[in-house]
Amino acid sequence: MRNGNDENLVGSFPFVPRQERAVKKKDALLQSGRYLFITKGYENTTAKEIAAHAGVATGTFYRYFSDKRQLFMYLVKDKLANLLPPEPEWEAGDPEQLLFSLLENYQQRLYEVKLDKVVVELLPKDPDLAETLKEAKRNMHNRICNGLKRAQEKGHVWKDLDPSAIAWSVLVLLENAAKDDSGQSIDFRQLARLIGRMVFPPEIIKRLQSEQQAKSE
Amino acid sequence: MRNGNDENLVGSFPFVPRQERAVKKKDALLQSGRYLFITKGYENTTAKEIAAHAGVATGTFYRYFSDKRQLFMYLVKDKLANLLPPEPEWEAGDPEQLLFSLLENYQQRLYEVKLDKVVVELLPKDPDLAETLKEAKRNMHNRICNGLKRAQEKGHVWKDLDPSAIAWSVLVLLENAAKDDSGQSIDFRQLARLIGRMVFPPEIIKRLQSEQQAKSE
Amino acid sequence: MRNGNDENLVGSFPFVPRQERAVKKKDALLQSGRYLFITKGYENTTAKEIAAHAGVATGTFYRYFSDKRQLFMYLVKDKLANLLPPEPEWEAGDPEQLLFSLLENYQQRLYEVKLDKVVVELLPKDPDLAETLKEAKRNMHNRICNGLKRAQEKGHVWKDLDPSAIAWSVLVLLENAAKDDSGQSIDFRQLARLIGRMVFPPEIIKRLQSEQQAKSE
Amino acid sequence: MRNGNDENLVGSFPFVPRQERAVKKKDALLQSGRYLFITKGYENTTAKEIAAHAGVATGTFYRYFSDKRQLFMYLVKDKLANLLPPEPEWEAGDPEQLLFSLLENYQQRLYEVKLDKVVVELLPKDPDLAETLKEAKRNMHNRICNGLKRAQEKGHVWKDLDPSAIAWSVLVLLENAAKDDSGQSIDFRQLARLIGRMVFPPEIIKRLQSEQQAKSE
DNA sequence: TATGAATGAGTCTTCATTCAT
DNA sequence: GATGAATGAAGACTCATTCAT
Repeated sequence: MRNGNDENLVGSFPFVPRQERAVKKKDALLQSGRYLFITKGYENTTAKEIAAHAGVATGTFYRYFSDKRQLFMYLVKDKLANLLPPEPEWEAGDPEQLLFSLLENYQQRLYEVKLDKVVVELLPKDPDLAETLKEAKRNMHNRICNGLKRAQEKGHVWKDLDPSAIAWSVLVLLENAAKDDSGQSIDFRQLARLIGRMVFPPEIIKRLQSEQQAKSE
Repeated sequence: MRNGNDENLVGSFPFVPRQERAVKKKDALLQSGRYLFITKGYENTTAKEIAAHAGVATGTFYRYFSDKRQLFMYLVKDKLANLLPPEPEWEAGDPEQLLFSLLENYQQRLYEVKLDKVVVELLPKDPDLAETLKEAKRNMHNRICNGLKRAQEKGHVWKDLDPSAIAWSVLVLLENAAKDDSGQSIDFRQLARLIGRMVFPPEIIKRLQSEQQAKSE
Repeated sequence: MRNGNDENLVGSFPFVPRQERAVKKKDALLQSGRYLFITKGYENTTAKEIAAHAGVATGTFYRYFSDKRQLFMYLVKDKLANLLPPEPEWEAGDPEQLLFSLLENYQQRLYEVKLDKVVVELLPKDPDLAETLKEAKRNMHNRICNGLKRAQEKGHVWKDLDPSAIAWSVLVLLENAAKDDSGQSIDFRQLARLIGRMVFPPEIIKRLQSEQQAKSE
Repeated sequence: MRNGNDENLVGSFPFVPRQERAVKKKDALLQSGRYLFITKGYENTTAKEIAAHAGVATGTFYRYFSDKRQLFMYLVKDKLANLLPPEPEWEAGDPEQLLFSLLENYQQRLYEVKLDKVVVELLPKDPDLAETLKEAKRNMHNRICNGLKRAQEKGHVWKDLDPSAIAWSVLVLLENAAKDDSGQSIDFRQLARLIGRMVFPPEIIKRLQSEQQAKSE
């Protein structure tokens, strides 16, 4: 639509449509906010700084965002998928192998987001953010849980363990593994194996591994 | 003079040192700080508020603490032992039973502390606190790790799992279980069983359980 | 746009830059600071007061000055030349006449500055300011000293007096004369004569005076 | 009196009479105040510090002095005589010699007092102190002035100089010489000679000097 | 008298937000 | 829409002075 109208203008200014510039500014602000939040923490970053870093005036910040918090929410919601651990596919092959690549993959995604620490800074103060995240985690949990239930029905998962409890544990381990906050970095290969023991009885693991072997040959 | 009088008093209270009132005030401030930090978050609580809540003047706050952070550090260091998950005893009986009571116990302790959220709020901004906690976690990790190594040498723990990785996982699960931030509360009995699978091969669990049975008969 | 309009205006004011208002505000703050420092003393004047007196908000003060001290330094450095006594020209005519007009002139300058008392209040606490002033006085002393040396070489100044000591005395007298802190105002004409005796032997004074007389006829 | 009574007391406590202890405390406070004012400046010294340095409680400070200012006033009034330059005796011998020893003597006294800088810090803020000092200086000025008048009547002082102006100059030079704030220390011998030229015609100086010579032989 | 803990008014400073241009 | 100067509420912290013991 916009384009349609614009094309009719002869001799119009070198064209950068208004909205487009606006989008660019908003983006610049988001990027700057993200960078500064990650670098200096949420509270230590002022709206003025974000504006300056984005190359716009302080007042412009408030044209695009009602306040600092809103900008941050944009960031979080944008990256929410990346902040959450993905759902493992349990029976598509060697579970240890699958979990390992999933862990690596997730760490990479978290590395790209880097907002997790900032999120944690805000969580206790921002019930809204807390709710958003809780909701997302609930979804994630349900998906993992359902996958586990299906596997359990086929007798592939420990019979006496509650899929919900397993799902919770898997989520927690994935999250924390990727955050790597302890200093001593976690061996993902080991962790994958460990999660395997938690989910599958030994004989199932062996079977899935040999099936995988067969497939790949 | 005072001593002279006091000596005449039979059954008088143990001499109330001048400091006692001071200690009470310091305690009141700590309690108020704790309450407000938990209720409103760290940043949202001012020194003035803490003082008011403790029923003293602003200046009094600064007689006892150099600033808000110091008060908080007092709280944390005081409760540090309670903030950290305890070391499980792996082979003193049925591991599922042991882990279960450990989890319950730990949750109780965390419940009494309640500072975990506030700690998390400060962690990204306070390298000092971060270091203190990291240190404490390292200790905890080592202790668990050593226990696991001993058990592994006796062939009681999965041979192909790294004790360090197991210890890390156990710590993470304990921590998160007690925090119960997901909304859907975790079934500790299930979690205990789950950790058991992570640590011991099935036959060991059975053996430990039957030994326990024998003992208790 | 603005430029376009402005170009059409004949005899319009030189372009009023955005900064101009800012400069005015800074000036207003400086003036208010000056007034309040002089009136109430440095320590008794708060940044808030200065801002209020200048008709701006407290925060505005801190936009222009990092703190009270910086504002004061601006004032001092601005007026430093006026705070210091000028160099007398010894032999351009009747020395008593020359010194007299120099004294009057200097008093006028000090009267315009009025910061001397405030400077004195800060001197013991501000090594920086002390150094700045000492430096300036050293320069002044050297200049007077050199003038005296030249005159001494021509035999116009007491042979047995050290030019440095004379210069120091002259400086001290000039400074204090202008400050007029004693209540009983100093007769500049007398003081000029007095300094003359300090510098020149009687016969030189007479000679310079008669030369001056000759010139002016 | 006090002693008389006390001697009658048999078995009295090792005697330190109340008032005497009080006097000691007051003295200790004065000494500490003096030390701290000189060391750290007036504003930078708190009542609490003075009390602590004197080894008494904060409250005790306020028993003896209504506030910091009063303590300072005690100090100043106590040392006022030392703070002011003494009156020169003009005709008791070689004036240059007399002035020289007077200068040395005065510097020694100022050195013992050391309060001059602190006085200056307070002067602009304390009209009372300012008045006290002005008064003292007026007295001093008058005494010097009278001495000069007598000498002038005998024809020993420049006829065309106002004794008041001379007295003022002498005072100023004496004061500033002793303060020695310039860094380059003043040669007192030179200064004495210089003041001599200011007061006496050359032939009088010669005469006074030769009389002195005669006397001392 | 002596104590020193307690007070709270007052200062400095920051920063989210508004608004005239 | 864009600017960035201006605002002023609010927080951290100090210290002269009081007062219960």
